[in-house]
Amino acid sequence: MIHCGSKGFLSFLILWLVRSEARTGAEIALELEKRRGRKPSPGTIYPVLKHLKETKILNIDDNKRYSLTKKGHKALEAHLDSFIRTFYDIDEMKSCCCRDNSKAEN
Amino acid sequence: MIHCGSKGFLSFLILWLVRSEARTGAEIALELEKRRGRKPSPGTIYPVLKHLKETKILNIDDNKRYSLTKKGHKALEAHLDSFIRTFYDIDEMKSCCCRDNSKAEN
DNA sequence: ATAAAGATATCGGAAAACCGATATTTAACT
DNA sequence: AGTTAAATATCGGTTTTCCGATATCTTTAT
Repeated sequence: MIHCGSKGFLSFLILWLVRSEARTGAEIALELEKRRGRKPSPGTIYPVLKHLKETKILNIDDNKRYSLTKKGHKALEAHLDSFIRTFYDIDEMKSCCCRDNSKAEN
Repeated sequence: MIHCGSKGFLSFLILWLVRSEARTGAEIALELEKRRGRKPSPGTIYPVLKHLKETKILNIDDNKRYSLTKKGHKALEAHLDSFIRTFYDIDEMKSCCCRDNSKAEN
């Protein structure tokens, strides 16, 4: 019943999305739909936003646009660090993507 | 109690890791530790491997080394596709990583 | 001011991910 | 062969993630 820690990929993506410009929940949901193919349900995204707000990682302004706090910047950085380290060979992933249907056993 | 669909990032990473060369569970766990900072517990990794084996995504040979089946190749490709689409601006992430401690509100 | 529509928020619950502890199997060494 | 150590596997249970349904708040238009 407790929704979303600060570790998940959804939180990470949200942090990344509001980094450059403040966005509303609806705008974030829309951008997520673009990237992942389908829009997260309200029951998914708003609890996450709430949690990030309560933990002072996100700021919400008068227009209900979320942006990073100072703590949020640090959190994003930490996430980026570990993300990049985990997927350090993502370039190889990219080039391998959309290719390769030749050899296969089994 | 049912462990790990084929959607999670752990499965995805495993598929990626055994793509180029067959690996044992221990080898996979070790590589995951390198990337993510800490080693997944046996109770985490083996059920995933089991599931991937049962669903014919992974092959296990006589030396207990896992490798991709034909179906596994397809699954990996699908994952790569959606992963790359979701993180299409990862280059920006990389360059932004490890920087920026100047301006911050709140 | 009221109605309709859209955005935001909350709730309960279901499914997934993960772990620690505990077997069991396998390998290595004497 | 017997002993130890490591790898593999299984089990139960906790936490996290996510969703659908519902409610509230805003905005816009009439």
